[in-house]
Amino acid sequence: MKDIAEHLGLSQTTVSHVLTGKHRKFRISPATVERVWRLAEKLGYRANVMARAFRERRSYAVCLAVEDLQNPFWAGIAIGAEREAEEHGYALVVTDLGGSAERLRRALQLVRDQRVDGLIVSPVRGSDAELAAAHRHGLPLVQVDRAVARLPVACVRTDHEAGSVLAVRHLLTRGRRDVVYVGGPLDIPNYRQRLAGFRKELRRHRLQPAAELILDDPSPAEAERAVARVLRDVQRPLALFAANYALTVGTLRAIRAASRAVPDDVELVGFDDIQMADLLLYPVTTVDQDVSSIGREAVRLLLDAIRTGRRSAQHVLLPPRLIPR
Amino acid sequence: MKDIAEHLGLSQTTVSHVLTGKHRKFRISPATVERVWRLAEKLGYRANVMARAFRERRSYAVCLAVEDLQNPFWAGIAIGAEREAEEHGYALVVTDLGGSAERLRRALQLVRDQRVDGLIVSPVRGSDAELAAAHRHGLPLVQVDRAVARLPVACVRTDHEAGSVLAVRHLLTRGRRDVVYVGGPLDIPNYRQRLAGFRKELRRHRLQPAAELILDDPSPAEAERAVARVLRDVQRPLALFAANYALTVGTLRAIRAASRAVPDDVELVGFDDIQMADLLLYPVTTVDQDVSSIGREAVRLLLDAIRTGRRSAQHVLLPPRLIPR
DNA sequence: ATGAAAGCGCTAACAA
DNA sequence: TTGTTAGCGCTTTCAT
Repeated sequence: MKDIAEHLGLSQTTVSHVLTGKHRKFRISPATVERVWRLAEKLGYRANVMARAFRERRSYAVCLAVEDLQNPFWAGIAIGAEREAEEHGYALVVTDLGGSAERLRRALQLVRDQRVDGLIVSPVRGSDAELAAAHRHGLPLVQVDRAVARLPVACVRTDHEAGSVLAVRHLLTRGRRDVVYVGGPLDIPNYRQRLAGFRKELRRHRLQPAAELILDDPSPAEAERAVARVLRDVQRPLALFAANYALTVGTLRAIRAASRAVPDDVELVGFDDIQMADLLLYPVTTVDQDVSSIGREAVRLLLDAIRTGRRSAQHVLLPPRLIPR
Repeated sequence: MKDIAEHLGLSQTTVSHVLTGKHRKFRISPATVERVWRLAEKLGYRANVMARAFRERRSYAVCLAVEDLQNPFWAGIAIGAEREAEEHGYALVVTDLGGSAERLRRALQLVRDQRVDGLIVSPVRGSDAELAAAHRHGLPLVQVDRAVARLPVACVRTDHEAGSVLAVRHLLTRGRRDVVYVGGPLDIPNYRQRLAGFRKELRRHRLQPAAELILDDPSPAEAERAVARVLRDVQRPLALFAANYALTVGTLRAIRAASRAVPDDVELVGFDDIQMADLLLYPVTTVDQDVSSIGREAVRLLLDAIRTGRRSAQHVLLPPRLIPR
């Protein structure tokens, strides 16, 4: 900027005004604007991001803290978020929480250190208080996939309830009447909503669930044990609805261990899509989430919050999609 | 720092010396050091990362540019890299290249804009010249998984050749004698090395390959077509070795389409591990890479290059591991 | 419509 | 062993 100013016999201030697009506000003459632009172009001027960040106290970076990057669901969100951030000139710092509140604390540290201007996060267990505190301190925050209860912070996620409805409707269409729900603990809103959709759609058809497996620990191992028990006790044909990826895996293992025939004897729908599903032992219909859009929309909301200073508590629900198999 | 200095009747410089750990170098008295530390602690002093970055012309962030974040291989590398970076006080900016040289150019822009101090990258096709140029300009660079030929830049990857040897040896142990190689184009060193290991181990046993499928486009679809042809032409029992994840998927599809019996009739080993492999239609033995270590080691090398200014061209080869199934 | 000047928080060359 | 001073590149307030 100094160079350009000297070459043009202008002040650095004026150059700054032009180069940051504030020439309207400062009523810089079109001729000057043009001259500055030309020379900047010719000299290959690039703003020093660090200097600007330092001065403005903004880093032009945001952080995405996901639960588990190895899960294609989260990886997809990261990809969408990165694309969107890049298009707005923001860098995306990705953090893998691995379910640990301690690692979330570190992510919040990033913000306090001004390394990032805002945070997109999927609340892990035991992080509610911290997130609430961060929000009170004015940190621009957007939640994805999950939302902390009674926290007025924006959230972008799939319409879980609608997903369950899709799943159940699919099973009913195939003539199933005995449907089992396999889900996680109800203190997690996600699972509450998925269960609600499940119940709602069954009730609409005046049916009772064959069973509702509410697992404290929504891991493949737990799902396998619980489903195995049901398959042992109930010998008539069954339909199963597993409320997420891990539970679907466990359910599949239980089905295999019980040597039940799919889809004639038991049939399965799982939340979250599965890569190479066609190569699986059994056909699994899935409720696919639009992961990329979740990421993009979260970034959009966050940047909006950063720029306007407004703290929207809007919840954006994206529709799921059934992939029958 | 100013506050601390005033409270203690010291100069800001001295405080800086202490707080940045340079008190030995400047022979600050232990008493002073102690006083500064105490007060900093009490005041909850945290260095302004932006100010430091601005002044030192370093961002204390590095960028990891991966081929495809949805692939568990790359996601695993990202996780390892992030952990290691964090432990050194560095932030990790993750970029998904999606195989596009254009997006790599953007990543290089990040460096030129000083938003990151260095780059870990898996070279995509058509990016060789750009990476070479970046390296000439002195950009701290580390390659992962792949290396640009004749570019004196460090690289961290699995010992592909050793992986192939493991795979072939496994198949031979199972009594197979007719082994087919399914791999990608030989202008990519990865595939050259995997093929080399394959040939080497066969030769050691004085065997000829049953076939070598060298695909220009290493996609599942191409692999499926090529393998289908072989399965049609060769009716005797076969062993297949697929040189990466995508090729393994295609090969599996071909096997299914041909209705060959696994493992009695045909048997498969694939490079790169597969999640939920136990739930696949067929058992697939895999050559697993230590992805997390690749990420960690890459960051270590990069930070070393950044700190020392040395540009090592060291290639770190990590041993693969066979997961028999 | 343009410019002067101050200052963001920190580091480092140099002085004492 | 500690302090003085300058300056990194930019934005912004206030003059003109």
